[in-house]
Amino acid sequence: MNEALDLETIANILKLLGDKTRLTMIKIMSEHECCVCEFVDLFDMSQPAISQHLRKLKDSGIVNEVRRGQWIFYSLNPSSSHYSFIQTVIKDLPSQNFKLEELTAQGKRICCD
Amino acid sequence: MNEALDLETIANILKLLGDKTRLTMIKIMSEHECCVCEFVDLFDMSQPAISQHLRKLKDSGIVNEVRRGQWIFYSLNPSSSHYSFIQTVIKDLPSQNFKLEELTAQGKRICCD
DNA sequence: TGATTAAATAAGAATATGCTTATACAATGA
DNA sequence: TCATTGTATAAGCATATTCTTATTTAATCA
Repeated sequence: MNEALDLETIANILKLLGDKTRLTMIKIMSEHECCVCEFVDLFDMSQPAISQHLRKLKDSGIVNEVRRGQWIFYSLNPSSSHYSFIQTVIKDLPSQNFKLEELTAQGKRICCD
Repeated sequence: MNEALDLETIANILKLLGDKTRLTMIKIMSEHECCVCEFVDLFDMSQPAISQHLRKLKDSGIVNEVRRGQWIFYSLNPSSSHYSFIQTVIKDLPSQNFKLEELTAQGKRICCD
């Protein structure tokens, strides 16, 4: 019983992953949750552009958003019916942890503890 | 050493797979080689449209073409550096064998034996 | 409250994508 | 050789995609 693997549905998920910015975002989110302003710092792109990519991912159900104060944090949605498929696809992509470490080094990491 | 997994390169492969027609073609080719006129029979689409999808796949190196007489047969390229990645992605997609069986039943299957 | 910061939305422009029809090229077979 | 069949290429069009800038909405804090 694997209705999640309908060809058209999977093609649409792959189309979402088939963009360098979104694929990188997804790899990052698979390692840490991340807020919009962090993504803005990480990509050479305007805040609305980042926001629009995140909305596509959210509309498909593959990411979650959580507000904490001013910030909205995005993360991979483990309850998505495509969660394990996505994990399989991105499993061997190079870790993007170094990017968040760079942010931390620059004092740009957002932390709500 | 997995240079095949460069993020941008993988994003481009995923973009190629992120189209219902091409994803179906790839699943079919993972099960059988297939010639252009068979694809034309299988999809509700013109012969040039099919040809253009196949060219994209060929340009990326993920499929091979072999001419046999009038016909040109396409198949997944096992020597592609992305072969195993693609196998992983399409592994659990529903088999498309039934489509070629339908062609056979209609006497439309091409066979060069 | 009003100023500031974070994020979303709106509108528009440039480019990419995926089809179509028309045509060219390649192989076959009478 | 010429007609037929299979495939590729060319050109053009409609739509989708991905940005941009401008604006709005939401939360914080003095």
